[in-house]
Amino acid sequence: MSQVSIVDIARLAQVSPSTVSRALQGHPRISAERRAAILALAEELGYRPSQVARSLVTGRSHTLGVVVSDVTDPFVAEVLKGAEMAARDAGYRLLFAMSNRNPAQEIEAAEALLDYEVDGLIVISSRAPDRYARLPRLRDVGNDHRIPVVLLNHAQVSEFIYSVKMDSESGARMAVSYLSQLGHRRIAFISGPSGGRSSSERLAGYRRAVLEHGLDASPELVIGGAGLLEDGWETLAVLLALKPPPTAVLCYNDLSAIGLLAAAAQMGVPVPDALSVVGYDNIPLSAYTTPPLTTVEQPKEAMGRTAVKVCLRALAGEPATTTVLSGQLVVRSSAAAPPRAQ
Amino acid sequence: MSQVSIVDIARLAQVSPSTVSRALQGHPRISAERRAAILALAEELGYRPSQVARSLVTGRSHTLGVVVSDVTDPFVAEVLKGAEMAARDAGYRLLFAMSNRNPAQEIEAAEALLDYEVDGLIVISSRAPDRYARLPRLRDVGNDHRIPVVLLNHAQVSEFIYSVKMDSESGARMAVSYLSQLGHRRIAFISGPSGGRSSSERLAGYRRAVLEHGLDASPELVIGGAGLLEDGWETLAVLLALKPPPTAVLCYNDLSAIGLLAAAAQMGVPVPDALSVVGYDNIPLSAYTTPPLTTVEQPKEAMGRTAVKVCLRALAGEPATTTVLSGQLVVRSSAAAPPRAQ
DNA sequence: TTGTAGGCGTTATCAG
DNA sequence: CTGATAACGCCTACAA
Repeated sequence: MSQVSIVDIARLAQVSPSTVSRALQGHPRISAERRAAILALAEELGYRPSQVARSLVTGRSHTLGVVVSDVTDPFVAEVLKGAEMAARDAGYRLLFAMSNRNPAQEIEAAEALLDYEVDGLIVISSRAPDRYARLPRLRDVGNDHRIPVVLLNHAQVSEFIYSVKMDSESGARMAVSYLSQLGHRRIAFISGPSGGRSSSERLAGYRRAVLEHGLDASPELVIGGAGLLEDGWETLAVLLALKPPPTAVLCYNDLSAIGLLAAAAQMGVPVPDALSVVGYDNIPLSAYTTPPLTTVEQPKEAMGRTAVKVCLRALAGEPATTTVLSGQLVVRSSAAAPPRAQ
Repeated sequence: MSQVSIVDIARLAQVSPSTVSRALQGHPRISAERRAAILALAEELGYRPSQVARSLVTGRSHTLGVVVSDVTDPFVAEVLKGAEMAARDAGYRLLFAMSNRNPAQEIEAAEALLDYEVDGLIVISSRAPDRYARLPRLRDVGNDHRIPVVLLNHAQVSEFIYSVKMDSESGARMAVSYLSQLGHRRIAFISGPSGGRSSSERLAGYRRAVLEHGLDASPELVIGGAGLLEDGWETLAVLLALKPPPTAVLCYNDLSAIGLLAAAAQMGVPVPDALSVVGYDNIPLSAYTTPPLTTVEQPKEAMGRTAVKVCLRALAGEPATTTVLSGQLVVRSSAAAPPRAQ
C-alpha cells in the first residue's frame, strides 16, 4: 500500500491515530497547533480518507443508489443529471445501475446497490414500484436505519417510500385543452409503457380534458405505445387509417412525438397543417425538430435534484414528504388549427 | 442492525464465522453437508454480504468509477449504457460522476471516486486527459495495485492509462470522400470542443480528404463549435455568409448537425438540395430527423463495453492494450449532389 | 475439515 | 486535550 493512512500521519506527527482522526474531522477538543500540524502533514502526504473504512464504522456510505430504466432516454438522462449535481453538492456520490426497463432486472439492480450499503435509493422510471416495500432490507422496521427510497413519477407507495413527481394528469389536460381551443375535436393519444404510472396519469388527463371540452371520446383514439421513437413512427399509419383521421395527437413523450414527426415528413403529411402533434417532457431536442415541437415541460433536472433532497432529508430523520412539481405547456409550432377550421 | 451478518449465521449453524465465510464463497475444503446447511440458512435469513466490509479486507471494491462530461449528450449516454452492461455482466458496479465539461471538476470527480476505492476509472470524453498520469494515487508505481484508467476517444497517454477509441480521422475522411464523390468541392467543417482529441482528429481527417480530393481548402471553411445543438443552429448563418457558400457541411457530431438542420428548415434552406449535411456518431435520433441524417456511425455501446473490459483486463494483470474500433458511414438522405452538379 | 487470531482504515468510547 | 482500546463485517493465514 503506497496509500497513506491515518496511522502514517500519526507516526510522523508523533501523536496517536485517534488524534489525527479528530484533527481531520474538525473535532473541537484539540489544540490548534496540533491540528494545524496534522492538517499540513496530511496535505503534504496527499492523504485522502478511505471512504470504505469510514463507511464500515459509521454505517453511512455517503452514497446513493440510482437505478434508471435506460440512460439513453433523454428524459432519464436529464433527471439523472439533476440528481448527480444535488448529490455532489451534498457530498454524496451516485452508484449507478440500469434496469433496461425490465422489472426483474430493476429489483436485482436495487438489491445489488443495497449490498454496497447505499444510504438511499432513487429509482427513475420504475417498472416495479410496489416491490420496494417488500424488499427484505427495506421491510424491517423498528430500525432507525431504514433506507429511504424515492420513486420518480409514482405515487407514494408506503412509509419510507417517497415520490417526486410531476402532475402528469394536469399536464396532459393542459395539452388537450390547448388543442381543443385551437379547434380540434378529434384528438388521439399515443400512450406510454403500459402499467406505468405516468402513462396512466397522462391518459387520465387526456380523458378528462376530452370530457370537459366535449370532444370525440372514441376509444380507438387511444393507441398503445411504449414511449420510444419507433412507437411514434409506427403509429402514424394507424392514425391515418382511422375512420376520419384525428386532426391532432398528444404523444406520451417527446421521443414518440419525434418519431411521429419523422413518419409524417416521410409520408408527406404536413405538420401542423394536416396534423397537429404535441409531445411531453420538453427534452432539449424538441426545440430542434421540424417543425419545433409543442410540448409539456417537465422540470427534469429539478426532479432529479428534489429526489436526492427528499432522500437526504429522510436520512436526516426529518419528515420527508412526497413532492409534486408542476409543468407547463411550451408552445412551439407543431400544433395549429385543424384543416377544416380554417 | 437488523442486517444479518456472517456471525449470525455462524451462531445459528453452530460453526465459526470463518466456516460460514468459506461455505459462502465456495471454498473447496468444506464438507458438503455443512455447506448446504449454511447456504440454506443464509438464503433463509436473506443474508447478503457487505461489500464494504469485503472491500476493506480484500482491497477490491468491485466498483468502477465513471466520469462523464454530460449524461445528457446522447453519445455519452450510449457509451455509459454499454459500460453499465459490461460491468454488471462482470459483477461490477459503476460509481458515477459528471464533469459538466469542466476540466477542474473532472479531476475533482475522479479523485472523489478514487476515495471510494474504485478498482478502475473510465472517463467518457475527458477534457483533461494528461492530468491522470499525475494524480498522486495513480502516479506511484512499484505497486501491483495500480489503478487502471481508460480514456475514451483519446490516445494512450502513458502506462496504466489506456484508451478505447474510434478511428475518428478515417471516419471524417470517409464522410468527406463521400461528399466529394457526390460532386461537392467546397465543404465546410464545424468543429467540436477545442482541445478535444476527437475534434482534432476529425478535423485532420477532413483536411486529409480535402487534400486527397483536391477540394477547396480555404481556412474559412473550418468553423468553431462545441458539439452542441446550439452550435449547429448558430452556424448556418455564418455558412451562408461565406463568399460562395459551401454546398456541404461535415459536423463534429449529430447534435450540431441536428441544430443545423433545424436552422436550415427555419430559414427555408432546403437540405440536401441547397446544402448537404453530414453528422457524426449516429445517435438514435439521427434516423428521425427531417431529412434523416447521413452520418458516421460510432460503435457507442461497444466502446463502453470495451472500456470496462480493458479496465478489468488491466486489473487482472493481463497486458491490456489500447483499442481502436472502426466506424462506418451511414447513408441516409441529408446529403446529395450539389445544386450546380445537377 | 474446521476454529482461532489478526487485521483492513476509521471512528467512537472511555479513561487519563 | 489526548491516548489506548474496541468495534464495523469480512477474509485468510496458521493451527488444530
